[in-house]
Parts: sequence; structure tokens; C-alpha cells
Amino acid sequence: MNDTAPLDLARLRRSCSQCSLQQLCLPAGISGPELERLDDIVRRRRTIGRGERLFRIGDALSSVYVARDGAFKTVSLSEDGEEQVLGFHLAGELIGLDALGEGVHRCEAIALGDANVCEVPFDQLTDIATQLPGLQHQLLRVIGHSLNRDHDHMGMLVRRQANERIALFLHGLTERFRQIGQSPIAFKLPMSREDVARYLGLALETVSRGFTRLQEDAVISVHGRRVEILNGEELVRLAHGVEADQTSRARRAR
Amino acid sequence: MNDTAPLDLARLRRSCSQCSLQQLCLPAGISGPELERLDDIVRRRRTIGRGERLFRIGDALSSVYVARDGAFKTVSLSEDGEEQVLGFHLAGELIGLDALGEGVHRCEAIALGDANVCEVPFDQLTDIATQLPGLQHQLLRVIGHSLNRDHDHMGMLVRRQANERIALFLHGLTERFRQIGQSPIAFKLPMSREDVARYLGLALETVSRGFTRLQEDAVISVHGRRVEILNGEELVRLAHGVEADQTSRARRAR
DNA sequence: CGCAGAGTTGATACCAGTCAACAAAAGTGG
DNA sequence: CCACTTTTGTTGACTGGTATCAACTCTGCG
Repeated sequence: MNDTAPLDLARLRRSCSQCSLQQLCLPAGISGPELERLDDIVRRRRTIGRGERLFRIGDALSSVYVARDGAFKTVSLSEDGEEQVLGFHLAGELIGLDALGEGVHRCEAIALGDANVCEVPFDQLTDIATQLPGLQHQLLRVIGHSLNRDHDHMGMLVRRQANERIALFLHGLTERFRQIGQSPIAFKLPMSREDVARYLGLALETVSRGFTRLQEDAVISVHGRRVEILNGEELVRLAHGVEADQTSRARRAR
Repeated sequence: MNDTAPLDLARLRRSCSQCSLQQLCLPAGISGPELERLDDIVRRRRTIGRGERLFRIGDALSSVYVARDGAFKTVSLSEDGEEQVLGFHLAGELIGLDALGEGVHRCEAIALGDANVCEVPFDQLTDIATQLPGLQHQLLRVIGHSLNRDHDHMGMLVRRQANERIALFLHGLTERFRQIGQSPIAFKLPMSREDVARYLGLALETVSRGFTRLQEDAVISVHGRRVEILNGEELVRLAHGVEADQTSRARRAR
């Protein structure tokens, strides 16, 4: 899949203590010998190909995962078999918490491209969390962030119109890219228009039109999945329901 | 408000070990002396009046709460000051987890009617959870259920039309009433039409029309907030996007 | 080069939001 | 206890945003 295996291997061997995601991930807030104990249970370097699944609906909760690089979507299936996208997971974000309630996964985690993840056996994680209060605290924090993302997601879905949702979505992405140290103003979307649509509760055509419109208004530039943010402030305004300004409207009127 | 105060007082004094919500609440899975330790930190018997708040946006996370009776809504405020209802909380359901991420509440918990709650100081809870693995496990389970409810909520919001959302909402309520031992077929809605609308992402008029239509189709009977489920199976069908049957459509056509 | 998947654009229909008036219920004060 | 106000819920008419259906273009890839 990749001819730079030796190099990757070296990078992948890094322990939690050396990982660039440390501050976002479970190790935040613990250190020294405690970190080593966490390190021991983390099975690193699981590579996942595009379209592969970390787990499926109905699978027992065995591990939680942290995307190390690459991106994932979690989807649930409605009675008629349609995918609904519950969330996107970028580097450093925990995947698999959906099984916390009943111990069985309620959604599927699908790699949006080639990716690799840290796999953390859940029983062992909770085990050592009882012994390391700092880890328990951080685990709760990470779960909390997941809850927050869900709430933000709902905020996009409720009583906002299509262009607003799309602006919110793009704005949220830039913030997350910034957090993990990637460029927040020029990036490649890891997901398809259809995925975005199923995430935002819109038809994929509407998403496409929304992107086009943002480009017409000179807020972003889009070429397929390549997106560049040209006017971040305007993006934020649009995300909060402000109509596009006069010049943009004039441009569209032509 | 109620002249049976002495009786209530006696009931409210019950410890976790005697509480009817035990199986739904934190004590599930622990027992004996361990239960007593949990019991010790629970400040019971806080009474909350209709419209009062357990906490506000920006408050530091000090306690989580379990509704003992009564119902709550949690709401977040959008930039323009509009309420969006993130969830409804019936007896036995944990409130306050929204602050898990940053230690600060992101939403407000408002009593929908007079209620009383168990207040559980959060630091002490996590403290003894490190010592009682059964409690830690149950805490994670309860958090997981909260996540599940959020996901179910999203499922209602994404690409479902108004009548479907309303049917799903009612169906979900009956399930929750059943769980806490209240009648799942005849109940009084604790929340207003507006709350339902802000929860489902609809206009309140649309919710009102939806209820009326369900009544016309003889699926439910509504008088203000009193609801009776007349045809549970049909309700489930409607919740899954099946059109109303011929006879109902004929009735509407008149 | 040709193909399949992904994305764009256009025309049309319809669901649900909005505005508005009314009805019923629940408080409020004399 | 009744009149008044306020809140809550219902119903109707109209409009607009978005889904849907359909054709087309672009991109990457074997």
C-alpha cells in the first residue's frame, strides 16, 4: 500500500508520550510512569483501508480507537437501510463510545480514506483508569467532548436552513483542522458530498449548490474536495444566519 | 401544593438502596457497603419549582442531578437568543453531563414542572468511582445511555418529515414512561408544544397540526397535554415513514 | 481511451414555515 | 367566585426553501 514502510514503522512506534496528539488524547493530564502503563495497553499501528470498518452494528464493545491520521465517519442505519452520518472523526478523536450504554455498538465506523488508529482495549482502559485518577478524569473529558460535538451537530440540524448548516459545517471543520495542526484555510475534504448531506440532513444536491453559492459569494473556493476559505469572517456570519451581503446578492442576480 | 407533605417527606428520605429508580440510576450494579458510600455523598431531596434552573450556561460543573420525579428540559441558546431543546429528562435520567468536556455547563436545565432531584457532587462521585469499579462501570453506562438518547434525537431530526418526527417523539416517550413504571398509553406531556417544536426542529404550529392529524387518524387522542395512545402499532409504522392507511386518508379527504 | 463514481446544474412540486386570527386554558386580582 | 389577563394551543391562507427527478460534466483510474 505504501513503499515507505520502514519510515512509517518508526513513526508508528512512537509511544503515547511522544505522540503529537498527546494533548488531545487520553494521555493528557498524566505523565511519567503512569503514562507508561497506558502506553502498555495501547495496541498501536493498526492500518485501515478506505471503506473498511473498525466495527459494525451489533459488535460487542472490545476497544475504543483514536484516529492517528486519516478520518472516519460513524453511521447508523435507519429501518429502511439508509445511512445517517452521526459524526466525522479526525485525528485525535475517540471512536467507539457509542457502545458505552449497552456494551454493543449501535453504529459503524468507516474509514473515509486510508488511515491508522490506536486501538485501546476498553476493559483494560477502565481498569487502569480506576488506578490513575488523572486518566479517569481525562477519559471523562474526552467523552464530554464527544457529547459536545453531538450537541453542536444537533445545533446545525435544528431550524437552520441549508446554507447556514453548510457554513457551520465548514466553520467547524476549520476549527478542528486548526486544533490538530493542519491548515484551517486550505484543506481537502475527507468525505463525499453525499456524506456531508447525510450529516447535515440535506439532499446531496443541496450541499453541492450550497458550496457553489459560497464560491459565487467569494467566501470559499471549491474544486471537488479541495476547499479554501477566502473570507473566514463572512463564513462565520453566514453560519449565524446573516444573509449574504449586497454585493454578493447583486453578483447572484446577474 | 400538596397536603400529603409528611408522606412525601418519608418517601424522599429513602436512600439509594430503597429508591425505585435504583436499577436505572447510578447504584445499579453495586450493593451492600459500597452502596452506602454512594448513599453518603448523595444530597437528597432538593425541590425545584416549575421554571427553575438546576444550572445555567457558564456555571462550573459542581454536581450532576438525577430527576427523582418531575421532568426537565436542557436547552442551549443560539447566537440570536433562541432556545434549542437538547433533551428532555424524566425520572431516573442523569442531568448535567454537558459540562463533562470543559467543566463548565453549555446548556441550562429547566424544570418543566415542580420536581425534585438527587444532587450528586461530581468530584466526590468520580472519587469514589475510582474505588468502586462497579460504580465506575455504571457511571459509564449511564453516560452511554445519554449518548444514545442524543443519537436517537439526531435520528429524528435528519431527513424525516414532520409527522414522522412527531410519531417518533411520542413513541420514544411511551418507551421511557414504560421504563419508569408509568402508563405508556395515557399520560400528560410535561412540556409545551413550543418545547416539543424546539426539540424536533419544527414550528410549533406544525407540531400542533401533527397532533391533530394523529388524532384524526385515530392513532392517539389529545386534549391539550393529555395524550392517549389508541393505536400503538400504527404509531410505530408512522414513526418509520409509512404513510397513513387508506381509511385515514379517506377521512382526511372529506 | 472509456468507464464508473462523484459532482454540478436545471425544472418542478410540495412540505412546512410564517403571518394572522381565533379558541381554550390557566393564572391573577378584586 | 367571577371578570380579566396571559399563556397556550388550534386552525387557515399563503409563500418559499428544499427535495426530487433528470440530464449533464468532470475526475480519477484501470
